[in-house]
Amino acid sequence: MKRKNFSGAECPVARSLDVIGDWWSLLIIRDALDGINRFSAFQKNLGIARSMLTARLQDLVDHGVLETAPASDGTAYQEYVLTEMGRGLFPVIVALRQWGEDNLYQPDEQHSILVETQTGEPVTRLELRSRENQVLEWQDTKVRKLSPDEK
Amino acid sequence: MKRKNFSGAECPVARSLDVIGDWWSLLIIRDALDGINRFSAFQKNLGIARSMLTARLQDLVDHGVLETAPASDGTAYQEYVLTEMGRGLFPVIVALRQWGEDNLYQPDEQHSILVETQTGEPVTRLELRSRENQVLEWQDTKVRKLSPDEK
DNA sequence: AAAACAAGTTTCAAAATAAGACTAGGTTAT
DNA sequence: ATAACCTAGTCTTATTTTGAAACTTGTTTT
Repeated sequence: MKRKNFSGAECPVARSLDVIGDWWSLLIIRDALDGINRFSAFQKNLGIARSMLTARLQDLVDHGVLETAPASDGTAYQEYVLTEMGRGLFPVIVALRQWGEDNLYQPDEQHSILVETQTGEPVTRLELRSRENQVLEWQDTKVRKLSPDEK
Repeated sequence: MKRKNFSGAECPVARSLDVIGDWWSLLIIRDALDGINRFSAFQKNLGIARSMLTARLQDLVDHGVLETAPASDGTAYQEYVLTEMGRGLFPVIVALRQWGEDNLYQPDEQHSILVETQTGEPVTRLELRSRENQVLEWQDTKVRKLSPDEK
């Protein structure tokens, strides 16, 4: 009765969740995008149990989302840094952030915001656009299953 | 030793994950966006244990992502349909899908694709753009913590 | 040299998950 | 009308995952 895994799924959403769909992975990745890269920094910032963090970091390294590197401060320790693949999760984090901002705060409640480094301005909304540059909602799209030849 | 919860977090990503961050929620939402809305349809499509599905659907209803409605086919059963808030997760699902497509398939491997309903064309890439309409990468943004007045 | 820190591992208890049997209404076929 | 089947669950049990805290080993700081 191991937890189900979706690593062989036909649906890319399922495969993604197989890699980063558990309770802590996306928060680790969020922190990594914020520049956190040491074991103890993740642990302190997240309040995660050390044993959990060890397991999650190892999973992410195994899946190619993070990689280890010698510490940049010259000490003998190591760092966990995002790979190209890991940095590709930036839109996922932004989408989660914007949904949370929109739906999970009281009108008067404060939260951190994402800003453009250059200008300090809050970032714009992440949107899917059609080839004609219109914003696409979910009704405007559909999933096409495997191409005709394969079932 | 309850699982940690992030419902009071300052970070919107954490709050979002508190609602949809467990193992099945985003797959249920993916299916709901595909038009699935009956208990047994979710169960069959996902291969999830019935007891799990019961719990997850209830959580999502409690959080306002789904709501129940009388079955649209005239039977006495009910349906689970996305609320406005739930439909707002569309970009999250698209972002996960595109990341999976980019990183989790062999070059020759097949998978479902998301297309524009109107044209049948695959959708374009979901991108965060600056106010000058340039694509923003993670290096181009930063998180600004709570505004100056509150710690 | 001693104290403190970093990055874990180990142990144990509690919670989450999976699988399948069981159930009570609702629907369909005969 | 009733038997058979479907829908949407609940219940039970076994296993896995998670969380908390103590313990460890090597590294760095004082």
